[in-house]
Amino acid sequence: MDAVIEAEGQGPSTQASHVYDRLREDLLSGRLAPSRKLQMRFLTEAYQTGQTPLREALNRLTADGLVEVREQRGFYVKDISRAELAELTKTRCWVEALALRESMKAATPQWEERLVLAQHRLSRAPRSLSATTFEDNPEWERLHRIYHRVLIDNCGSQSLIAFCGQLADQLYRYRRLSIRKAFPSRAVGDEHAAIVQAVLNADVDGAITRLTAHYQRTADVILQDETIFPELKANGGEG
Amino acid sequence: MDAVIEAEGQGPSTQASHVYDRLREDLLSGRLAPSRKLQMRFLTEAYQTGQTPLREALNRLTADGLVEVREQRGFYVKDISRAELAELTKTRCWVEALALRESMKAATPQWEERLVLAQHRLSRAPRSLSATTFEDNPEWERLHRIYHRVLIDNCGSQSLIAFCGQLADQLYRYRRLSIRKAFPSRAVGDEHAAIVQAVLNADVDGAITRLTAHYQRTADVILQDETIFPELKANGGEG
DNA sequence: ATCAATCATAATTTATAAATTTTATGTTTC
DNA sequence: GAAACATAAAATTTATAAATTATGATTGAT
Repeated sequence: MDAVIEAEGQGPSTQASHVYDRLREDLLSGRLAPSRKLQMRFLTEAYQTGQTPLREALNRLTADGLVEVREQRGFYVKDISRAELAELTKTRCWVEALALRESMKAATPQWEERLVLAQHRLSRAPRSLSATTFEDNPEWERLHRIYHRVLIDNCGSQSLIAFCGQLADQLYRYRRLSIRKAFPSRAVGDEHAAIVQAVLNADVDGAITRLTAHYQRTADVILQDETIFPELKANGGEG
Repeated sequence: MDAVIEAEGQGPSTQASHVYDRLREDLLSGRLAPSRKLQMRFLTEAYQTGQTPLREALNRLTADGLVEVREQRGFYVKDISRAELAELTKTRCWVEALALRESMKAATPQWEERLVLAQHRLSRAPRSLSATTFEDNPEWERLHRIYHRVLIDNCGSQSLIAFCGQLADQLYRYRRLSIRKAFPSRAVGDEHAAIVQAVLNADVDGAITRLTAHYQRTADVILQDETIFPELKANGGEG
């Protein structure tokens, strides 16, 4: 009942699963930079493992949209672009609106309680580890992830939930890449609370509006971050 | 401009891609039966290739939802169930309704022409190779796939299109597994034409209603097929 | 003399074969 | 009859070999 996210299946006892987790973390954090080539020799030395488990992990990560594979030419960290960020955000808004609507249609007291709990825990975790400069707090990120997961959890479709998870991961990477800027100016905590309030009020349209606005605002901040997007033309961001 | 589906990327020149295609076909056709164990020794002999390309193919197929992997216990053909069929269908209706709506919002003459053409070609292909008994026509299946792809093609989200493709594949397998029954009784051609007509009339709700009814009818036929679902209780199929 | 094309070399990805580790099975013992 | 051990089967991993692509130099032409 506690591990809301980790409940995917078996405990990872193979080396492939282990290196998958490590690679995933390094991709999401940006330690492995976008469009970087992932050479086998480098990977085997850096992660101290053989080619087979690495290949397995890289293939799974390709399915997750974090790695790109070119035939006979090796693996690459998926590149980023304003256009992709915009498209992913648009898609997430569409799909999570759908999932949230269905979750609310099927609402139960148990689900509402899980949601209230997830939001409460998130609100108690500090956004940044440091008070002066922004320093990413892994625990906040974990609770944030769970919160958004619970929101759509009740929709009744495992495949839809999984798809939302993929989109969340891909967008999370953008957020991490852009996170140095101190944007705790936004009161994201209030936004999370307002969404839950709308859900509890059975206000479907209100909940969806707040949720999609939440995602759109996050994307807008990142889209303006000139440090992660090299080319800076004065267009709307649609490539 | 011709290959609407195949436009995924590079030509498959590796053995891994080749065996992926062959495995995929055998999974979709049912030659590899649901829940069957996929032993390495059997696979290497049957497909005349090594373990590395096979592992790579199996991992990709796992992401496609056609294969299941259990840690330290090998690969299995994904099992089928009434519950999963119902859930996949439900999800496909939701997501394709969304994609169709957005496609129609962004409609262009070029897209409408592609749609008309796809429907026309489909209407000209014979549903069955034999006139008396039902015999699956691969060309019809190919054109059918393209038709449904074009319908949602214009939504402006690659990831959403890819997700729809995954759902389509998984449901296609159910259809193939159940296809022996002669159900050309249904006038699916008329259904396809009616959807296109609604699209051309800019009748969003009408198009969506027809499309989802189309999918639901297909699922209902398969759900009643006792030959592929062993347990037959007199419940609705949820569980 | 400069540029393009071709050939040879080096680096890297992909595939095969062998070894290791883990799980499943059947027998024996308590 | 249940638990523990030994054996067998199978998945996972490492190590080695083959095929492909990238790189750089040399040759020929403009």
